[in-house]
Amino acid sequence: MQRLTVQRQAILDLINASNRHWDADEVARALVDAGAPIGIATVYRGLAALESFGLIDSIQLADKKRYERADKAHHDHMICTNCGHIEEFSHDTIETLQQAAAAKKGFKLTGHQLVMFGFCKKCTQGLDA
Amino acid sequence: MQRLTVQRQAILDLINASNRHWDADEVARALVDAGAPIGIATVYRGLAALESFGLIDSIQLADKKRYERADKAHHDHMICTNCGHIEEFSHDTIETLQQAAAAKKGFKLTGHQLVMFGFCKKCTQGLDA
DNA sequence: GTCGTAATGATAACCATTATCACTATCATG
DNA sequence: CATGATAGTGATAATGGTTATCATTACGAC
Ligand SMILES: [Mn+2]
Ligand SMILES: [Mn+2]
Ligand SMILES: [Zn+2]
Ligand SMILES: [Zn+2]
Repeated sequence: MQRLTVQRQAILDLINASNRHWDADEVARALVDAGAPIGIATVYRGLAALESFGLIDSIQLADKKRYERADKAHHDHMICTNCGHIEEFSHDTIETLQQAAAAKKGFKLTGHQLVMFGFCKKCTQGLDA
Repeated sequence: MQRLTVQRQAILDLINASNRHWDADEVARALVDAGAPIGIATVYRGLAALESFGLIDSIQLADKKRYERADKAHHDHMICTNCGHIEEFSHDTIETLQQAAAAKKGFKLTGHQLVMFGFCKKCTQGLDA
């Protein structure tokens, strides 16, 4: 990425201004709504470029990739399979034990992704009622 | 799944006879090679049906879903980003801590997927050489 | 055997993502 | 300025894994 164009700046600002996990289409629609229309291909390229520079983070879900602010500490995600809510969490010991597990297999870790599925607090209450 | 048809039995036998993590296309090709041609749509449906009955397991990777035998204890995966090798591991403490992390957020866990990325033993040696 | 229905398989459709390509914006240099 | 050189844009085609459609076939119950 040689140029942080207005389009890419708009993507970055949008993501930095929220705690959401955005997919490409949501980003495009939000920018259109904000009066800054942008081509969907540009969104995809912009997201990839911004991520490669560490300006945003992403999680690869089953169907699509979602992007979020990079100025948060590393964390993993719990996803409610009922309402789609994404809860963040971090657990230092889990991280450490992952390193240990990798070392045991002679694996040189470069990254990981832990996704937990289930029912969020709100949906669990709904099911009980 | 009301019927364990010959096609589905063939898929199940194929997967149970190996330790590989198969994608749909690999299954179809293997069965064709084994003299038991099968439609690709039937493979997809068969895999989904077998999984829903707990006869096989799956992991959802970024690009595609891969299936494996279900008669192994629960485990997670390390994937070599250089050669594609998939290493399996399990860590009881990590599992326990995941439960704890979920409980802390009021989340009722139904499943999880931990994928670690990096370089396998073999590829790490190759890089050093 | 007949009927109801699950499963098959060829193929179309779907959908997120990537590639293509003509065009535009930006920057360095003469 | 003018001129390139080239990174980026955006409309759109293409890709690839997966799912839907639908006519046909295989099973099982009666
Ligand atoms: Mn997050
Ligand atoms: Mn496995
Ligand atoms: Zn929920
Ligand atoms: Zn490797």
